[in-house]
Amino acid sequence: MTPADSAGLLANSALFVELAPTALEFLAQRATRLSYDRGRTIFRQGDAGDSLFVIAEGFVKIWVSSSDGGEMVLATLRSPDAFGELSAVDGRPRSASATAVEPTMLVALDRATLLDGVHRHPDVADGMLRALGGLARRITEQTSDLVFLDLAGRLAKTLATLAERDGRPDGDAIVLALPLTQTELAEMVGGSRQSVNQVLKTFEARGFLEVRGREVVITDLEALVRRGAR
Amino acid sequence: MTPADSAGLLANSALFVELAPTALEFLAQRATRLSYDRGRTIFRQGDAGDSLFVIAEGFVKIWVSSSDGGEMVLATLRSPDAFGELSAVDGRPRSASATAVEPTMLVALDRATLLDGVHRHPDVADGMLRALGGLARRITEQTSDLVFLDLAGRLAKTLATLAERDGRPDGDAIVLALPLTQTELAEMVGGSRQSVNQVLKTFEARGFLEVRGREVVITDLEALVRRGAR
DNA sequence: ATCGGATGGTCGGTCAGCCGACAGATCGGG
DNA sequence: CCCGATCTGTCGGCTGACCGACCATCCGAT
Repeated sequence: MTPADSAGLLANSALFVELAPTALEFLAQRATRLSYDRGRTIFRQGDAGDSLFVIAEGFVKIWVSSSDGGEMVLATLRSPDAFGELSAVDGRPRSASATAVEPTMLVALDRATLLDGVHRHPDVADGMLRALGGLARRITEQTSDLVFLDLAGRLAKTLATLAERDGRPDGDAIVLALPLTQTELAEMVGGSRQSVNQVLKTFEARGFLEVRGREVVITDLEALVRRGAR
Repeated sequence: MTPADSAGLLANSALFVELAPTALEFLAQRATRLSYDRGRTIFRQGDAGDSLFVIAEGFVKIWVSSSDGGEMVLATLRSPDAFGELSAVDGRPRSASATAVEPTMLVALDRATLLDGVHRHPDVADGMLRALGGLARRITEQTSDLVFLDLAGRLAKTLATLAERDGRPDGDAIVLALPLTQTELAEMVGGSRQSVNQVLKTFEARGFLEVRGREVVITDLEALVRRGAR
C-alpha cells in the first residue's frame, strides 16, 4: 500500500471527509501501515500508546474486561471506521482493548502527527471533534440501553444495527454473516451466552429471523427494530 | 458578571486551562451569562441547541429518559465543570437533558464562537479534544460498571467519587451534603429507589457510612472504594 | 402553627437473567 | 480428511433486583 492509497483510504473515513488535499497528503505521508492475523491483539486496555487507526480492511472488536474475567464488547468496526482516538487525543492509556477478529490491515497516525495536523489544518480538528462527539453519543446510547432495555430489547437493537451496516440483502431478507460467536454477541449486549441463545430462539419462533449456524437471516427487520425501541 | 469575570471563570475550567490570554479574551467577550432557579430545565434531550455551558456557580444534573418515564442521571456537575459540548461540537440535537438542581449561573459559548475559536487558536481545539476525550472515557467506564458491578458496587463507587469531589472532611469522616434525593442517587447508579435505600442501610450496618437525613457521612472510604473496585 | 406533597424506610411477592452442566454440531489446522 | 477444540442448544435451580404497597417523617409554603 502506497501513501497515495493511504490518502484515498483516509479520505473515506468519517474522520477526514471533505479534507483539503494538502491536509490529506500531510497525514497520508506520515501514516504507517500495519496488518494483523485473525485473533491478534492490536492493543490492550491500560497500555501506553497514542496511535489512531483507520481500518483499511478487516474486522476489529473493541472491548473492556473486568478483573474477574468478564468481557464486554463496546464496538465492532470495519473499513473505513477508525479507533484509538481517545489515547491519540489525550495521550492517556488505552481505555479499551482492540482485537482483529478477521485478518486486518490498518493505517496508523500517531499523536504527534495528529496534533500537528490539528494545528496546521483546522479541518483536521473539525474531523477529530466530530469523531469524538460521535463516539460519546454512541456510548451514551449504549449506557442508557443497558438501563432502559431488557436483554431481548438490547439484542434486537444490536442485530438491527448490524443488519443495516453488515447485512447482505437476499430478497426480502437480510443475511448477516458475522464473524462473531454467540458468546461475543452476548458480550456486546451485556448478557450471558445462554440467555442470548434463548432470546435468539424466541425471535426465531416469532418469525423475526432464522439462525443458520453462524449466519443470522433477518426476515422481519421492522419487528426487530420495534422490539429494540425504547 | 463582567467579561473579565467570565475570562477568569473560563480559565479555571478544565476546557481552557493554559489558554493564551488573547484566546481567553476572544472567548470571554463572546460569552453570555445565564442564571437558573432550582429545578429549572436548561435544555432537553432532543432539543436543537448548540451552546456549551461552563458552570460559574450551582449544581447541574445531566440525564436521559426513556419513553416509559424512566430516568438515568449521567453526571452531576459543579463549577468549573462544563457541559453541552456534544451539540456545540457537532451541531446535532442534545443527547441528554440538563437541569439546575440548585440555583445556578452559567457562562455560555455558542457553536459559531467555539468553531471560530478552534480555527484561530489551536489551543482551544486542544482543550475541546481533551474535554471530549474525558467525557468519552467517563461514559465508557460507566457502561462497563453497569455490566461488571452489582448494584452495591456501583453505589459504593459513586459515593466514593462524590466524596472525593464534594465531600467536606470532618475529622476522619467525610460529610456529603448532597442536594440529591435517594431517588436521584438511584437514577445515577441505574437501580430502584428501594434497592438503593436497602444497600445504603447495609453499608451503614457494616460501618462504611452513616445516613443522617439528606446527609451521608462516610466513615470508611477505603472500604467503599474496595467494594466498588472491579 | 399547620397542612400537603415530597421523601425515606421497610416488607414480600415475583421474575428476568445468571450459572453449572452436558450433549450434539461444527469448525479449522495439520 | 480427520480429530480435538470450540461453539450451539437446552435444562433446571438459584438469586439479585424490581415493583407495588404502606406508613412515618420531613420540609417548605401559607
